[in-house]
Amino acid sequence: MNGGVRMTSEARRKSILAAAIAIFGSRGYVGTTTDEVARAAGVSQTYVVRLFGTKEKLFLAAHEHVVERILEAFRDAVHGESTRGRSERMGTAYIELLADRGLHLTLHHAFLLGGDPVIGEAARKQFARVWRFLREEAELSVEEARDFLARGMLVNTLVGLRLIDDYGTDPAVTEVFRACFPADVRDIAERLPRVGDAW
Amino acid sequence: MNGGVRMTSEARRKSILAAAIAIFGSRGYVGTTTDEVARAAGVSQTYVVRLFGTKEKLFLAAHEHVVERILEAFRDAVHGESTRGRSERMGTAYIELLADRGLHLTLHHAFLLGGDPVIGEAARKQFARVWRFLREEAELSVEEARDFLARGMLVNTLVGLRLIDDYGTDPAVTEVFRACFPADVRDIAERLPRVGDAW
DNA sequence: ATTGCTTGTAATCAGCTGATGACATCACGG
DNA sequence: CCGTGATGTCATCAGCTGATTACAAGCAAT
Repeated sequence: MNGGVRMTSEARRKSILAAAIAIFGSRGYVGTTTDEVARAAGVSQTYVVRLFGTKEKLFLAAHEHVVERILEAFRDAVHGESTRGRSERMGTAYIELLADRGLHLTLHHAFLLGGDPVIGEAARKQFARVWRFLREEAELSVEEARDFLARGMLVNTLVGLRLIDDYGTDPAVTEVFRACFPADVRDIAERLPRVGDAW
Repeated sequence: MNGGVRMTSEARRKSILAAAIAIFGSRGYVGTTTDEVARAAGVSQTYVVRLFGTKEKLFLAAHEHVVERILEAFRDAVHGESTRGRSERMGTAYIELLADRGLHLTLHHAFLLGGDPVIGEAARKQFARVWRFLREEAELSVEEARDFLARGMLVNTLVGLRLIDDYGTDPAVTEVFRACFPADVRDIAERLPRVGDAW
């Protein structure tokens, strides 16, 4: 180790996972190198591979962690409240999760990996799990669940495009942005990853 | 050349572009090799690079082609008709475009490349162009345009996930699928790319 | 302090991939 | 029939990347 501290492998796994989510979200599965994740986490490339086995397993772990975190936030949002307004509260919770760098985009990258025999299988399972949550736990109707998901996918798209860069400059972009983000969380949204960001 | 025919470079460009869209859609920008595109188009890897300059320029050409085609389909869908029902007609047109292998997913991959200095810039420009089309030419309200786009992103997600594989098996997946695809185009949707597909 | 387990790195490598440059083949006008 | 431009391939290569192996260093208990 260099200047780093010695950790339990469990703590190290967590810190590597956080780095992996940030970078997978930015560069995608194929575009991410285990070395970049390692440097972001302050360990050697070989150690990342050792702790997680393969890059594929690292991605699967990151992906699962992301879904857990999102469902957890959704649960908090609908907890104990009346049925009305659940979509809106979950929507706000979803936007607030943007503070977790790479969360939404790691998920979204997984959505495009359906053709991968291993990751695709996992991604479909997790997607179905989210749908069941919306229908059963959040008690949304089919149409509500569909529209909620759709809105989420659009948010992911805007984030992935780094469209915030043109917010305030291009009128069309400003309009989309205002239409997709509730006014009370716009300040959070404005602290989104930008083009010039390291990741 | 091997068993292939000699073409004008213009015709060759078109056939390479079609192959590129199919494969970029399946594997993404980073995950696609120029060699795979070349073999799908029946030419050598070096010729693909020669005709388009770089892999990046090939992707940009594919991406632009995709957007042109989609806007063209949207234009046909709204052409001369009353304002009412335009979203639905464009939605149907969008689903029918699924017959063009890789079209939607090449677009969607570009949405996740916002961090790329070259491709991201182009992707944002094209996205803004689509939004302006929806607002100005298709004359949708801000909310209609947003909801239309959102639905499109959800469709892209289902396609990218190859979720059709679980249609009819997993009740949750069957439900999502029915909620997102109009009944009259479901047969088209059911001929979507599957997990086992070559691309 | 010696043993043994955990945390971690350095060295290395085989395979892949985009790109370059030299060369081959075809069509066609004069 | 010959020259010239266009269409295309083959050989090659440098750079990157995930993974393996060997090795080092710290901690804990006997």
